[in-house]
Amino acid sequence: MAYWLVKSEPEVFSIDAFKGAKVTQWDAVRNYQARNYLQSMKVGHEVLFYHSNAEPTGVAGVGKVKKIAYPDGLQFDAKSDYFEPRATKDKPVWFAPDIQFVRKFKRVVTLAELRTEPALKGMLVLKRGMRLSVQPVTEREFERIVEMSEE
DNA sequence: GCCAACGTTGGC
DNA sequence: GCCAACGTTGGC
Repeated sequence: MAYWLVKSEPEVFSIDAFKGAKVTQWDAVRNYQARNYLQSMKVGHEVLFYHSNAEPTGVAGVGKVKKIAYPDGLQFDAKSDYFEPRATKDKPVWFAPDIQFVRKFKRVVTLAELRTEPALKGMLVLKRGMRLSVQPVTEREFERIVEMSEE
C-alpha cells in the first residue's frame, strides 16, 4: 500500500469543495514527475489533501484513490488553460486518477507543525523549493499526520 | 546540447 | 506583493 500527498489551492478547490464533489478526477496537473506519480496510484491508496497558498497552509483531510489514472480531458479542450497541443485521443499526454473524499480533519495540520515534528523530517513537502503538487509519503508519515489532526 | 529568458509555484 | 526555486521553451 502506498500513500500520497496532493496539493490544492483552496481558492481553486478546497477540502470543502472536495467533500461536496465526493469524487473528483485529479486533473490539470502539468508536470511530468507529478504525472508519473499520478500514474503510480492504485485503487485504495490513501492521499493527504494539502492546502497550498492558504491561511493556514497545511494538510486539511484525506482522500482515497477510486480509479486509476485515465486521460485528462482538459488536454483535448482548445479553450482550456490545460490544453495540450501535442496530445491526441490515441496518444494522450496527461493522465489522472479519480480520488474520493474520505474525511476532513477536525483541524488543519499546518506546515509549521509539520516542520517541528521530528518524525516528519524527511517529508518532501518540507524540502526547500519543493513545488511538486503530487508527492509520495510513507505510511509512518501518513499515520503521524492523521494522529496530529486528532490532537 | 547548452543556456538565457520566461513563466509558475507557493511560502512568507 | 515579493521573490527564490524550479521547470519549460526556444534560439543557436
